[in-house]
Amino acid sequence: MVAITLPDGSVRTFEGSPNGAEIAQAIGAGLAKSALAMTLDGTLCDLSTPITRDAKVAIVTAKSVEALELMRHDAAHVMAQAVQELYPGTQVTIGPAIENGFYYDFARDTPFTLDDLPKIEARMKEIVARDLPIVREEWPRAKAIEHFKKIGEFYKAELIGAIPAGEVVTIYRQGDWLDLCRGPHLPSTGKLGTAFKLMKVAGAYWRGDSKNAMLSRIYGTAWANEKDLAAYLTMLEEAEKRDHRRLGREMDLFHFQEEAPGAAFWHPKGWTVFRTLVDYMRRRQEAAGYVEINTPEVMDRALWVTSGHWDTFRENMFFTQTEDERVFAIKPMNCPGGIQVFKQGIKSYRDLPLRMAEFGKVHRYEPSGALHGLMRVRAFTQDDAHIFCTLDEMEAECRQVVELILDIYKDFGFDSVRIKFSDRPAKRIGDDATWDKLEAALKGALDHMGHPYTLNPGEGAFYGPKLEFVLRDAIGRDWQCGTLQVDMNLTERFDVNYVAPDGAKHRPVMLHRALFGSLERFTGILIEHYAGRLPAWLAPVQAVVATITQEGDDFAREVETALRRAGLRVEADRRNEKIDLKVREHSLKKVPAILVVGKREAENRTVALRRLGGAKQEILALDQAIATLAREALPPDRVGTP
RNA sequence: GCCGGCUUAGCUCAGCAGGUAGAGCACCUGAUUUGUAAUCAGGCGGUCGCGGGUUCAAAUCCUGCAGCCGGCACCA
Repeated sequence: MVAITLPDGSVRTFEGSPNGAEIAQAIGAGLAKSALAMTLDGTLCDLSTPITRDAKVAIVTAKSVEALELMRHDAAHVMAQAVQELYPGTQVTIGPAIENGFYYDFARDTPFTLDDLPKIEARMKEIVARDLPIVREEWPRAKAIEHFKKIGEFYKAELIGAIPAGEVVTIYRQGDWLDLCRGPHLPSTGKLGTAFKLMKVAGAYWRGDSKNAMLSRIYGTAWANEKDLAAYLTMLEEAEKRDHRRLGREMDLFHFQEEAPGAAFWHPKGWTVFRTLVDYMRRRQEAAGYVEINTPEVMDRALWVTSGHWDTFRENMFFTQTEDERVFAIKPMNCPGGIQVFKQGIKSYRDLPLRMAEFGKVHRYEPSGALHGLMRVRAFTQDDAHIFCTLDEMEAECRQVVELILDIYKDFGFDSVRIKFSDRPAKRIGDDATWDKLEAALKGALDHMGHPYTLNPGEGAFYGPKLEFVLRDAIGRDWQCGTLQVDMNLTERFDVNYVAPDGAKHRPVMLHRALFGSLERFTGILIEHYAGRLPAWLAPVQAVVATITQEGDDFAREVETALRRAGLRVEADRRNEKIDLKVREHSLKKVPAILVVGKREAENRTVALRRLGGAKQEILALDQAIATLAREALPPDRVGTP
């Protein structure tokens, strides 16, 4: 006899050891039919799990939050079964549920192609229609290994071998197909429904290690119902429309071409956005007590041998050799250059903290497969800075950096920022006492601000702990942009020092920090975040003056000039075209404001202001329109200033 | 770098049982002077990514390379 406490607090008693299906049945036939799994004292498990002691039980149905992950996991299994029915000899490996769907990695001589997907999907639907009961079995480890080896599933056998001793090996059977799995699962394949779709094929290394064999992965998406599936597919289409590569072309911002893989050609409009960002950051940094420097892009190899980059990252660096056979490296980082500036002359503790910013363009020979529009390039500009300070000053400096980063992100509408703290890795330099101090200072800065952060144990750089700043964009994607790192490697290698009050030379603490990270990438993120509709202060063209007929031309010139004098980036469209066409074209270019000027406006010295995305117009006196637009075009750090 | 796919006019794409290229938009010209997301007509425009091969004949088949796209691995 066990007492089962249900979510509403009621308690029911059962003879023997009931399972979830029986409990659901006892509550009601409807629930029994829609039951997919249960939570047993908060842990998700199969409906068929017998309950041998008093417990809290909640029946999971398609409406439950837990259901989706369960269904996606089942979808992976059903796909694996479909694949093995259609392509005998294919080995199954791992197939988990993931965000929005699932995947399964298969081992196969000929990898799957897109053309295989419709067939597999059709077979999956067949398996769902068969409504095969999904049955959990516990197998002795040796038997399981033997079985999978016998049927040629060597990856599975390896997986079983890796299950810690003492843990139960569970097998899930659906029809005559079975798979090693921890579970839990739906009671039958029919419960999966048909709201799934196979999306793409991809290569993936066994166990995520590039030294291993490459498997053939199939990705799918799965939802509780057709409506959610359709909504997801629509969302993907919308996301595609805000792809910065597409918008970059449509808005004439930049391009890439074969001769310079991973390096952007910035067009006038795109460069305007880029420059506006740099100008903004420069003002913010000056206000925060930074000085700005600039260092050479091409420097002798020797410098990079000293810095350690030659040993560690040589393969990812660009080199150039001159007539005299001297080898230079194109800088992949700004820090060695910055250090050379610091090292000019003798620095006193009175010079510290010294905050040296550099908008440095760096080149890294990234693996070809990693390149992705502006998001991952081989040539990019960092909003870099190196802060040299004493150990005592460090915490305050870190805090100032964190405050600056968060404040700056807010200006772009990124209110949700996560901070990751990475502490000492196993392989590191420096003694533990120093690590203690550096980690404590970083942590202390965060704690004093009360900003939450997550811990990334052992993920710090070998030369020091670091913070990473992850922002979330308008459609919920996370981007890691800013970093703050403590470095006790380069200061040592380059023998950086300052004279302390005691008259002796001491090693300063060196902080590396970047807020946007890569200007190129940040621009790409902003384009996608705003779906191309950049706020007025960033928009490459802030206003277009469009005429209806020639009768508006003279006044349009006057409006254009006045707007330009007010500091706005403005274009005039006096073409002999219909206003519909002009509105359409400038709207597609995401110009935030269109000022229509016709005969009426010219006579009254007004403009008809139309906002991007809006269908309404506002008739304003010219002066009023200028004042309004000029105010709206102020960078966020200038709002409220005269 | 690895796996798969793709590469035809400025853009989006069609053409592929092999017979030396086509549409829409853009662009140019002309007409139209127009009131808030495409006015009409005409015209221009392509070494079919690059190299090699098969063939009487290759955009189409085979092959090498490059770039791009989707993943994986990588990201100082």
